[in-house]
Amino acid sequence: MGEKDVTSSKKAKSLKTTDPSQNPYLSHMYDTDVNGYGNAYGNDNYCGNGHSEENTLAHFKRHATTAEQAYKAEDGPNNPFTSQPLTKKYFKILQTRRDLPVNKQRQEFLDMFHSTQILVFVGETGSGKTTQIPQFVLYDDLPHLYGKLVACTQPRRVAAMSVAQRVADEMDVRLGEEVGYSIRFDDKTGPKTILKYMTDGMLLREAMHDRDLTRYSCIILDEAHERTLATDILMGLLKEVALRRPDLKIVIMSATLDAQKFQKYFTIEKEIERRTLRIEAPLLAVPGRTHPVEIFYTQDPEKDYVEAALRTVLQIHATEPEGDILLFLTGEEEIEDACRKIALEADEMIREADAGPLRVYPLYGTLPPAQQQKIFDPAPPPSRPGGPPGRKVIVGTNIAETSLTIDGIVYVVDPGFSKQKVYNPRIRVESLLVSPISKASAQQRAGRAGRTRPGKCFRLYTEAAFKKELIEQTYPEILRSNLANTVLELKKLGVDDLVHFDLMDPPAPETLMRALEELNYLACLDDNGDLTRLGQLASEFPLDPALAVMLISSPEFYCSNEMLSLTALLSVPQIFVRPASARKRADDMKALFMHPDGDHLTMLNAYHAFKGPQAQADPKGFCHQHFLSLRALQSADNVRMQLKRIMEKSELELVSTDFNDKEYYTNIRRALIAGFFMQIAKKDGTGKTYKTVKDDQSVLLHPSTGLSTDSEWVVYNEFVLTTKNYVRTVTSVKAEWLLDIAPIYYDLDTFPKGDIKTALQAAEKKIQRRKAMKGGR
DNA sequence: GAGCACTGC
Repeated sequence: MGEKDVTSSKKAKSLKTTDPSQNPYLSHMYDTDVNGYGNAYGNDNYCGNGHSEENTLAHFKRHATTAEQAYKAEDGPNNPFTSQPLTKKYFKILQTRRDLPVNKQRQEFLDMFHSTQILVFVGETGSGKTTQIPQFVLYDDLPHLYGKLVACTQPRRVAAMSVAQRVADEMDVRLGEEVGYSIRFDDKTGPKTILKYMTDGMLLREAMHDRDLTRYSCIILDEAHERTLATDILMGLLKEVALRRPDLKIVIMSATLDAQKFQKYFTIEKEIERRTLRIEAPLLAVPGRTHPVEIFYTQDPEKDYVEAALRTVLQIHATEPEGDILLFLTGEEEIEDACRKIALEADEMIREADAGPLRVYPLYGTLPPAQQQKIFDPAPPPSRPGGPPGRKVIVGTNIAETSLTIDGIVYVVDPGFSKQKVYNPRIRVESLLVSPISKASAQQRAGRAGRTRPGKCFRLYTEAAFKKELIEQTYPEILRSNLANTVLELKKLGVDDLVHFDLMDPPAPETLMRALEELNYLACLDDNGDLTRLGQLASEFPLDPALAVMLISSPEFYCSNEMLSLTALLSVPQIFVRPASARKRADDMKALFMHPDGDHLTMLNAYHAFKGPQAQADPKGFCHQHFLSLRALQSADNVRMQLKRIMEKSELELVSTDFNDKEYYTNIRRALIAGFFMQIAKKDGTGKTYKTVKDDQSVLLHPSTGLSTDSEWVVYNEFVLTTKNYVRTVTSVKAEWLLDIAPIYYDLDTFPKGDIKTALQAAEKKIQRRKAMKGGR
């Protein structure tokens, strides 16, 4: 097969640059001298019989192999999965792999894997579990001989990509062939793929179309302790699939001491045909490889944690030996502020106390990638030979706790707080709240100090507070979210009886009731709680139910093309940027796109300008000039493409009203109501305040709005709870439209008495009068 | 006249 065949693949995708070796955040994971592999993704003439008799795995007995056999096969000379001669690079990596802590327990792992269907595996940081366990499984499960795959899930995309690349290197294959990955917008797998790293959300999507996950012979859920929504649902699902598919092997990998909880959860006992079926889930633990971290507590509680944090950082700089510092704070503003203060104080220390140079870097999710990358710059050297050490301080959010790993951190300062999502089912609002972290989180933070050598962690709370006040684990996401989307997914997965669906931590009944109610109003579920045709369609879209319903209904309003754009814009980060240093100029630029009837329309105008020929000639320049986020707009483009494909597949019409038609914007405003009729607020009469229709909450229009405050009724995209109650991204609508488009929700016979009902009744009369006039003509 | 912790489809 010629080189040309390999590179001229039809499947090569160009949506995004996804070569993980190009990812600056992962550069520390790659040996610079081992870059001999391109990422050309090949779809060659493989016909399913490439693994022939001479294959060293030929005599392996499935689910009865030994570690010794696997070692032999791994030792070459040929690659047991491709029959190709193994390269030098492979053997070099093999040496380091054999040194990993998991490797010592390979036989033990296999024994356990053979003896059971579900296995709980606990491996601490540095044990090598994410890269090695899936390979241990491959050599025993031999999925290529059965036309199956092994899947390994990750909570984050970058992890799925980078680990897949690493394992492809370890196995001496091209990424996308035997080893691949699958994440939203990027599928690097092919017909030869036997090991697939993927995001947990991606596997959940697949399950919606293949409830028994028949493509897989083994599913490995990695980082299960993070308890993402997708992981929790998958675990519940896998418990059921395990009973339907005795041939499916399941490995749950976790990093915490909470392993017994997983073990207990996966011990299944079920009566089938008067026989008791019992699946035990044995537990295997492997030590990690990290350096010790000494923990320090404060003597007394700190009143002002930011002030205490700054003091601690400066004290470390003044008194501790060489090594970088990581400080955890809660959000952008707090971090930027702290960075300024640290830099100022450090300058003074350098001038007056002969301290070493100190460089300060902020780190949070919304920071542009180029600036995020700076945290990997080396610390400054001492200002004179033999002088006090220079160092860097990184002031970051929780992103530094799991998502990004920075080597060289020796000192961690942990004030013990983070912003967490909380959901209040009573007022049906999700909000962000600064809250104390959990013990597990505190341990994870401390661990960041011991990656390269022994370190120190300064906790800005007392030891007693740590022991008594911090909860063990952060509450899993499923207990902190609006579950409308989750319930829709579960229904699509065939879970009819939600109350008895076995989740590891069942949410409050009220949260479930709220979700069912919301889906019922959206006509996604009927009165029996069964999925409707609309619900079926909505579940196909990777969107919140209200957005999905809005999009599906949009052809009826002759504006599905526009709603496609708007839906995409509403599911990416804010497209308007407003740097603190140029607020006025940013506002002036936004004014160019402003539509007086609403922020949704303003967003759409900006998007259309971005898609225009002038902007497309130089998107970067256009965005910079107009204070728009190129990243957000490009991401909206990606989302739009994906949604458009689903629209086409579902045979939903793509239509527009002529731009010069006077109904162009009216149609869009009406279409908003089809999904967001539960998010309407009415002016309170007295002045600036509005009242929500849903639960009579007093709210203000968010100051970022371009809408004049004289609109009687508005539809809002979100409710933000900060110093005040705000509704954000608002567009003016009419009461008549509400009655017309959402007659069940706005049924005047059952609508609760009050100002809103009176106003709706007036609108109803107006409609009747108009009808009568038309009828009389 | 305010503020987006972090993921994911």
